[in-house]
Amino acid sequence: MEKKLPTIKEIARRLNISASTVSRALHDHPSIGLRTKMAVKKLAAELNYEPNQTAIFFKQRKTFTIGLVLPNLREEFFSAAINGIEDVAMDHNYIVLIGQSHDDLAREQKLVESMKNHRVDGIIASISSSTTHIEHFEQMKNYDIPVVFFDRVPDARDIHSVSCNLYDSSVEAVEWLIKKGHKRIGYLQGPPTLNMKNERLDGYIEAHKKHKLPVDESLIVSTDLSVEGTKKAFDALMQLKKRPTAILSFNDYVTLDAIHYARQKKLTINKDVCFVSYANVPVTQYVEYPPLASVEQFPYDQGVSATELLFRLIDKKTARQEAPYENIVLKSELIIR
Amino acid sequence: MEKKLPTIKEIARRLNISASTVSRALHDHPSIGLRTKMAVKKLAAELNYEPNQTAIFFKQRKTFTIGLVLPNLREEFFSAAINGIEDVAMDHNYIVLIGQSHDDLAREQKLVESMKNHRVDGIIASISSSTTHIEHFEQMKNYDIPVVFFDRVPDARDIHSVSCNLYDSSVEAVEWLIKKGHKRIGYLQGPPTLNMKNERLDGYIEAHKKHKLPVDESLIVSTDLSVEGTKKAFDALMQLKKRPTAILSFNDYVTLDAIHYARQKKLTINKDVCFVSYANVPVTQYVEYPPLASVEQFPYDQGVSATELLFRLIDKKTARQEAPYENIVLKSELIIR
DNA sequence: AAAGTGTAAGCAAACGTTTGCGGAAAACAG
DNA sequence: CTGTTTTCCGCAAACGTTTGCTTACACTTT
Repeated sequence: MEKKLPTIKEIARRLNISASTVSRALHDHPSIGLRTKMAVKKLAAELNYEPNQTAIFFKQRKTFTIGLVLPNLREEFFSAAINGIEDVAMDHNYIVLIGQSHDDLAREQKLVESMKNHRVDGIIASISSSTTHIEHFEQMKNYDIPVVFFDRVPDARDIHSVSCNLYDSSVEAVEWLIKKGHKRIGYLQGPPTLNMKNERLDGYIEAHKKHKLPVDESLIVSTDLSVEGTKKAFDALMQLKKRPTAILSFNDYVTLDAIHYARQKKLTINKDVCFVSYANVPVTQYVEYPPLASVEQFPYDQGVSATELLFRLIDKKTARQEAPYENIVLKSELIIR
Repeated sequence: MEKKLPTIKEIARRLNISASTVSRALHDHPSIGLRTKMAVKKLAAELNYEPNQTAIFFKQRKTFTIGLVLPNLREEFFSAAINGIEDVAMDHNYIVLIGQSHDDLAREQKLVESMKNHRVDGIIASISSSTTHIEHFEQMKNYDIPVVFFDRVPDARDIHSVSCNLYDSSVEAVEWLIKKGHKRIGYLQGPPTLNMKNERLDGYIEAHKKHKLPVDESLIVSTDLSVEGTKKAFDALMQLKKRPTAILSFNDYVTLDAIHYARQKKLTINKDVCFVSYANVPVTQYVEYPPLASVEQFPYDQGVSATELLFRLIDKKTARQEAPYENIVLKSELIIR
């Protein structure tokens, strides 16, 4: 059990040559003769030599590791995004450190700190809903660790990001409802911190404008994403004199909660009230009354795109080049059931 | 952008003392005088000194990283397990490397290899459904990297594992169905690789024995967990002369697929046929016809337990002690809706 | 014959930190 | 004023790898 793993030094000692020669031989360096190169490779294979990566990490100042900080893994959106991230990382022979903030700023900070200590080569992040500032991410600039935000992107300058164009599909979603005859459409939005660049709302308003419908402020309510919060917000809409007949809702999870609650209140879905939502998560396939439509945000593609961007930044950094801030916006798509 | 991070050497140079003194001062080593200690700490704070972890990892032969290999993150079971794993890891100031095998043996092997190269201090794994051997895990013994399996545990000796007692709750589940009057109960099981120690089936049989019911082999069918596979298996059951009136099903995802399909076939759930399942995943709350009961497997607790076990192994390793193989079995619980 | 060219390999430093050992100075006991 | 202990700190090696520079030799070329 107490095995000493073979090292370059060991190989050198046995072959009576220097460590540098062994290193170069293993790397097929041209200035090593064929005979010695063969001898080295042969012995290395026999001893089952494997380079000590920690030593290499240390020497090269690279760890071939990227950090991933996101709110949670429960939402299928994020677990799908990871697939994209992991696939690209694997292609580059990288591996992924993961951390969930659980929508808690302090925890997010701790995670970023921890990843910095582990000297990750880059970070991909989707911020928590309680993240009011991003100093902890900005700090990473001092350590030359590039950061790419995705999906939940902070409203700040000088950042790299990948996100989805929710404006166009929001317009489309609301227009779709209007065309189906809905005149009063509620908007059940998320917590303020996630509405910084409120594309959903902007799209909602734009669609109303286009169709000369007034925007009634009382139709816009917020949830903190908890079940209770969603219930309250939904109640607020239903207590209105003139109830909405359709609701645009922050995401599928909120929508499922709302629908569940609505049914408890004996409302008939798609008659008394119908829903259009965001995320298009697969679980909605199993429910009896899913949202009528949902905006697909292509989490896998976002993950891929964010990771590719990150690798470009890492490469630029290695080449000591300056990288301009990139903010990639992918398309979304309204999926009608 | 081209900042040199401060090092111990740098501090030593500025203070005209040796690097070893600085190191000891920062670690509150008793043999350092108060004056120098203070001076060191002051300057370290001013320079914003942070130890280079990669150097420490290298020196200490520890990375404060654990690797997590699991089939996927889509299943809420696994994402819940991660929460437990992450929480315990965080308490120990560890961080988690993640990798999904996507039920592919080759990918699982690659992940384990990669984690070994990154010199993780330990590995937690839930094997893929295509994992027919565990050599790649056994290899880790040569590198002194302890491995703890959880939930999907290979049927092998000389391993550490944490899993759930599904036998008792399977007996309970089937008995519950029998008491409700069901005489023909189908069992929709998973792929053979995941049935090595078939606690579910054993419990199913035991319950039948206890109640003097015959076990009809034709009532036992398998799915590869894909939607198609589940449909086929379900069809097999429904084509029987004497159909089952209840089905014990591998897990909630399979069950949801089966129920979805059954409804397409105009069967009335809970009348023509009802389901009892495993996992008790939260999404079942949202569906119209969830399984009547489901066996809660406490993924969070399994994650916690597996991680605690892993840390015990890591500590033992550090103390150069021999650790006996532990196979922890947690309780499961039949949750009736 | 002198200078140049090419090939193959070694030397030593470097990355940042930790730690066993040893030693000088200070404090103390006699 | 010695001899002993205590206090404080430095030296140097070590962890495994990479890399710029140098060296040694043999072979060409003027």
